[in-house]
Amino acid sequence: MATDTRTRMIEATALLIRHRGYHGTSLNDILSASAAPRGSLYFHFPGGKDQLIIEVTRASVADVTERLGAELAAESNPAVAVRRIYQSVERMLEENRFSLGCPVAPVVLDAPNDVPDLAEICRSAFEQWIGLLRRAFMRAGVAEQRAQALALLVESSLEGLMVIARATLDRAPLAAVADEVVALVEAAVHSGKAAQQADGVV
Amino acid sequence: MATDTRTRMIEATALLIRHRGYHGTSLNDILSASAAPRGSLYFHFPGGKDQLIIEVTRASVADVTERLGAELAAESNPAVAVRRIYQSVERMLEENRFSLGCPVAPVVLDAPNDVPDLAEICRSAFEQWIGLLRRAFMRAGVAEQRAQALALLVESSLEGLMVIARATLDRAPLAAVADEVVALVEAAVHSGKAAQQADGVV
DNA sequence: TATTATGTAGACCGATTGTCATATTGGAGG
DNA sequence: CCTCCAATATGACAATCGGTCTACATAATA
Repeated sequence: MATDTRTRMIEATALLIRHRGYHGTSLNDILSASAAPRGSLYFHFPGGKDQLIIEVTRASVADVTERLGAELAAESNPAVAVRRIYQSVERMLEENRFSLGCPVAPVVLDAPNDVPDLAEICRSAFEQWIGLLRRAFMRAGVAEQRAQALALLVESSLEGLMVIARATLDRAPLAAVADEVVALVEAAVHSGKAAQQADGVV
Repeated sequence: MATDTRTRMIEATALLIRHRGYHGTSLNDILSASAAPRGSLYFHFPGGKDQLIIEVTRASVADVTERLGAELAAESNPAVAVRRIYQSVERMLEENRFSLGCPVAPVVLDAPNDVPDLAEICRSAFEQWIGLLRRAFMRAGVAEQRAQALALLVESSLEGLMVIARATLDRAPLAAVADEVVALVEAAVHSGKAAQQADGVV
């Protein structure tokens, strides 16, 4: 846990949000989890709970974006990278015994709709993640529209699987879906490469 | 809206839960939405908020299960049925301007973990829905394991898409993913039929 | 009229959020 | 070493909200 209060608050809140959602985590929860007194919260986050959640969600999204980007950049075959991504979600759920999920989903489903900044962060999070996946598929020769569809399939299935796995306390679904999706991506990359060659693109 | 108080409360709560989650909907919200006085809630639901949510979730799940089963039973080609299912989710989101989602997801992400009945309802909901899909695929000749994987893919992507669509206020993702998934199911049905013929099953 | 089933009203109390006056800390300058 | 100042920490406090419960009202029935 970080030494300075502000960081500690953000880290604790990030976990709580992923665990219990926006309304499910009270300031008292946050304060006791970050071992901080009440007043400190309003010193560091004068905007109150909303500002805190906004900063937390921004940080969580940036973290996921960075890790997702790194996985996709480290591997030229996007099918391999996609498999790793499913596996890392599986590991994450295992490690916390299905008690944590995506940082964005709870905010989308649960947060008050009168905080435009939060809505924008969530919108842009999905756009970024889907964009990273799409571009990775395109780099491997998949046409843009197909790449977008596959990116959406990967992202939506992961998002859904985190909910399903948490409800069923079972990680088998992740592996099963991963197999299907990885095979599909593989096939798309192959036929994309073939099409490029036929067009003389290479 | 139903005339009797109890039903009105259940219907109003179902919408509120799908809109704002468990902790996001207060008794005051429920009472004003169902135009009912405070005390009536504890007459109809002596167990308080938890009992109400349990009954609401049970009813919502049963409703989805019934509609999903009907769609899958009405069509012998499961690929066609799956397309219809994606389209009906698309229509649903359109109709409420992306303000409502799945009745189960918010409960999974947001409800207190000390209500075993609720957890069980959510677990069994996903099991039922995935089971319906799996059996529809198997009836069309897909092997059990493959059918299960496809069922999980459909269910998880739908669940994820409802979150993504709500965040991005865009229904295009639903159509794009539907195309991919429907094609995959179609292919699985074809190769399943071929395998059955090769094995002399038909 | 007495009794029971159904529905209503609002008091109650703990939880939650946001505010504030005051304490403490850690340096920069003398 | 001391002084002072800015940054940070602290927990008591008020206002509101949330969920629960008890006492009361009405309607149907015997």
